[in-house]
Amino acid sequence: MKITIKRRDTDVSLFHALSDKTRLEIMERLKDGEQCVCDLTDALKTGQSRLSFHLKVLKDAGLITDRPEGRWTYYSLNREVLKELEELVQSLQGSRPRVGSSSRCR
Amino acid sequence: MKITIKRRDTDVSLFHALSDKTRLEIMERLKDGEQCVCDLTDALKTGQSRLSFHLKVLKDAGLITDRPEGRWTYYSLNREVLKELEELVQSLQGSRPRVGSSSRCR
DNA sequence: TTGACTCATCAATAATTGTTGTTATGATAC
DNA sequence: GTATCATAACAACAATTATTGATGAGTCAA
Repeated sequence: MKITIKRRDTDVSLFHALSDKTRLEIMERLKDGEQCVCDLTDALKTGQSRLSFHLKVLKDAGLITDRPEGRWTYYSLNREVLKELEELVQSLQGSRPRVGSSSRCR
Repeated sequence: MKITIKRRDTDVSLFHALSDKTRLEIMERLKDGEQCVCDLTDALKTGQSRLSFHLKVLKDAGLITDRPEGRWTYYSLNREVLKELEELVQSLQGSRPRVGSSSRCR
């Protein structure tokens, strides 16, 4: 029971993290490989503070990981979590449509 | 260009529709087959108006479809859109990780 | 060591958006 | 008329986001 509820919270946070144009764009840019914050700041033409906020949302959801190196911090996709998300979406499709099994109202 | 932007709006609306506990629960319940609003109202213990609101969000995103029949309206999953969503998540994983190809900052 | 640079974080304010509850109305079907 | 449901309007509230600016930790090079 509790696990189900917990899992749903995680699910919500995953979907929520991706329900933003800026964050989706970050994800798109990370598809080609890791990027440092400065790259993203340039590309997205946004303030450092704002970008940092969105990166944190994605990171908290587990969708990306950071790798500090020297002065810079490199971000990259967390493909494991993306895989989990893919499975989650698959599970939403249901295994057996069960056509016509709907409860009839009367 | 425009297509890309448009597509991203759709993506955002898909993720947004699923970034809510109530709506995720609706999706879960529809996995087993279509349900009418009255069933969902009972199951989710919520007001009719509020449920209708969430159903609309899901429907506008294309994730579910409605089938009015007589007095009742039956909702069911739109597996095509869920398939699209699955592909979208797949595309977020990127095709080629390109390890080490990150732009070096200096 | 000093200064510049990168970045996370926080603060505060404002604006926007999302959620909930309630009530009401209207369309449609029985 | 009654039941189902969509929709709208409204208020209250919560959450999110933008913006700007400040701070501080860590890094690097001169």
